[in-house]
Amino acid sequence: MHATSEIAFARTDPRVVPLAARPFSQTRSALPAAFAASLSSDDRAAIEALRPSIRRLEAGQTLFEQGDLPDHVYILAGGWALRHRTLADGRRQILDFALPGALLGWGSGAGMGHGVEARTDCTLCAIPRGQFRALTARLPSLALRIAESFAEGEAVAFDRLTTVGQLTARERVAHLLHELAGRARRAMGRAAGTEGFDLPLTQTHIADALGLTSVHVCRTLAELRKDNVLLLRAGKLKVLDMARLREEAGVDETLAA
Amino acid sequence: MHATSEIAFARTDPRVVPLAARPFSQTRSALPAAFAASLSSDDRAAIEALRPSIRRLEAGQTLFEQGDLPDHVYILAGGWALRHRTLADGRRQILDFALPGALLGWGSGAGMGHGVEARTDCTLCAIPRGQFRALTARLPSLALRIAESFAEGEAVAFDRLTTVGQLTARERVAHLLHELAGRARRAMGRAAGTEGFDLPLTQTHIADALGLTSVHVCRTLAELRKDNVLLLRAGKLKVLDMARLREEAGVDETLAA
DNA sequence: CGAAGTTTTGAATTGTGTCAATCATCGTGG
DNA sequence: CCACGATGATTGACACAATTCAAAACTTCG
Repeated sequence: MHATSEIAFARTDPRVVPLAARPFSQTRSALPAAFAASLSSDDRAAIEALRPSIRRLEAGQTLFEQGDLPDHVYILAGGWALRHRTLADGRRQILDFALPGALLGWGSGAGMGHGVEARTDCTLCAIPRGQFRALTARLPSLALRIAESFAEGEAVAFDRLTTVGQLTARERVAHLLHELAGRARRAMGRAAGTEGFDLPLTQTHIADALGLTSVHVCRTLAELRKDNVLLLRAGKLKVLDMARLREEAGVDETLAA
Repeated sequence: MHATSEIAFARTDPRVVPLAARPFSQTRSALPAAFAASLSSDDRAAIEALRPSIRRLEAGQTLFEQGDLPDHVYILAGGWALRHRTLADGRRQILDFALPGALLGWGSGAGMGHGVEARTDCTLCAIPRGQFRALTARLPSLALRIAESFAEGEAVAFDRLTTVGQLTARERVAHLLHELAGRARRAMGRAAGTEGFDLPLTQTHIADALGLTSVHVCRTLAELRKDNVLLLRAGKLKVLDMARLREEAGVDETLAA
């Protein structure tokens, strides 16, 4: 695992680097566009006044463990992270794949119920927890934005719960890949039609997200490949038949995002 | 299904009844204590100024369907409701059991991704959606309260996702009943130790919440009964061995609420 | 008492997990 | 440049947990 070109210069032990250490005029906003876009300029300014720092993680590193209460709240700026929960005996459930714009570590009182791990190299905007929470108590639109963020998170969680609880292995895999394809397409904003796109996940990750075994995910992917629905090799996903995929995934038209 | 004694007088077709129709001085707060307790008095007053109405549902009735965008936001005051999502072919996932204090129907733009059905007779506080949302945009502490509510909901959803994704049938049943026992005990505030308590769910409900078949839930309950862990008959749950139940449920000590 | 819904039990089936071996890929160091 | 080790993907044989189908017993309520 080594740094991608994007942030390859962050070779030193990744630590919280005070943004304000750089001349202010040169400082790009520390707030990820994906999150900031939905904020009022007042809110944005207020957050930046807290002097958020930038933190970088290499693929595989941990942002925080389940049970921790990190002293920062994070907004994912670049890269893929995953939220997961591990049981005492090692079984693991991947709860969510966090894409840029995700708010991480916003627990209320006690420790976080889940851990967060970087799947690719990641860039995060780190805001001191106490100050951030104090800010949300003053700025209604910011608090509302947080509420929206959680509402969205709940919807995603409900979606995956339905997937894991009711669908067959084949449907689950189709559903997840359909969702990720959609998210990636939206995130890139480009027509990634024929080329496929990067999916920085092993089959074990897919399995842990869907409540299956990696062996069975492999078999299922082989089927979908044989049936000309999609190709997934070497971290690249290529959807051959989107209509078929949507159908296999059992995506309810009325609920399609 | 008939009304329980608690609200048996609500026999007429349950409709939205303007609270303000009653003399104001006699009006108990329309806001359920379970929700209002965590609000500032300003927020409470502001909500009550919106003249929330009270709505009653009989057991089995629907508050709103998945896909709807109801024109009210609801706070559950009394009774058990359940949030569920149904697939085109009839498979159904119960997403959450809503207890008093739950916020229902707070979708942002589009329709709700799930439906809500009363499991027992229910009393709800209905607040006009538009006005309520406008209010949250003005009152940060209210917006924060909503965010907390969703954060909590996300935690519950993650918990159940882990349950459904990783646990065996026996563990799942144990986990759910352990959770419901805990919630009920907290809600009642009483020492419901030896008596057991009402669990207004059929085995089919349990199955739909856990991604199992009602037949298999039945077999699993029979096992747990034979092993003297618990008794569940005629809508009453009695935990015989709480330590054992917790153990079977695989509840992580470090995460126990 | 009869009807409808729920629980219970049995037998056969099947989807998914487990175990294990082989193959593929890739970065590392000799 | 190639052998090596590590990690992930693939495949086969077998085991088992959970589903399906079916029928009967039990509850509740009109």
